[in-house]
Amino acid sequence: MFSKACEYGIRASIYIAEQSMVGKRVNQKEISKAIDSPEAFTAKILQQLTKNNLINSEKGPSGGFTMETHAIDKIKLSNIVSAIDGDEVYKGCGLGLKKCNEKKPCPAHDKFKIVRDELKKMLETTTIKELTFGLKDGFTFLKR
Amino acid sequence: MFSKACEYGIRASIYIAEQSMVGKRVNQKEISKAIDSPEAFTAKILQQLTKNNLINSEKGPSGGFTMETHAIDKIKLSNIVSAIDGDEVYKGCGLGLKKCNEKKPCPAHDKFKIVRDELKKMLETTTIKELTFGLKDGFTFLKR
DNA sequence: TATATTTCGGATAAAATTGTCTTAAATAGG
DNA sequence: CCTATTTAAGACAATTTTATCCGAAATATA
Repeated sequence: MFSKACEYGIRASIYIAEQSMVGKRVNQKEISKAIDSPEAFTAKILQQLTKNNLINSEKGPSGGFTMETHAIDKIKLSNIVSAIDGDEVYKGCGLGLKKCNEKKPCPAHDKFKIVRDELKKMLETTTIKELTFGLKDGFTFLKR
Repeated sequence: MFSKACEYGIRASIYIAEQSMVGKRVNQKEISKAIDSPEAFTAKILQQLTKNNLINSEKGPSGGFTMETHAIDKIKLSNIVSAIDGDEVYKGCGLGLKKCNEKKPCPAHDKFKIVRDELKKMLETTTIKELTFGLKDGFTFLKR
């Protein structure tokens, strides 16, 4: 459904948010360890998220990544996904037609529309904050 | 959502089914022209579909591809998708965790479950036959 | 100021996906 | 039987995605 880069990006965002909520800044190494992802590749993705103002980065000793606490319940899954994969996955044609639309639909247009709308709604209403809830109690996981 | 190979595969299947319903066998060139896809690459995908018994192929002059008429309303989108991309897209974890399940879920498990179940249901109930309906009347399209 | 730590940016490499080409095998029809 | 046509199969190439590495820039701290 999503690229690996996007999957890592979402997991990293959730981890950073969770840590920011208890006032902790985390660095690349901690992040890739926490979400079980390749460190250097994850670093690239963190740069993308930073450029898109979804997370903040600071250099130097005690540097690392944070998510602004007031933004944690503003940022939606769709913000992360579109920053990394674009919005094709939840807006594009299921059969890959560039010009597929209501007027000139692909044969599966209506079928996919239902699914895509469900996905779009989910991504656009789910906040990073609510995804952090189960983590500290060990109800949910970011690894394996 | 799906790979290009899979998109081509679905479009090709629909076209072959449509033509088989009026007793016509179609070859690689006609198929790639009808669905606007690279011919040689599409040929590879047709081989996969043939090996998975989703379509039939015959060599020689007047050879080409058909879908058995009694199978056209038996074959589901999920058959095509799983033959080419596997079932990860509608069964796997949205965040890419290999071992994500109800007992040890990712933070977005329940959110994705709704979407994935909708996608799974759609793919497993939609037949190739019903996807051919709008084509001959020009209500739906397989190109562009 | 000097040093150690951390992110940033670019180059590079490996792997997967997408795409092409060529030859072999099958087969219909003359 | 011969030829033309078509799919099958394998090698090869291009592109994209995934992943690594290294030097530069920033910065906290001693």
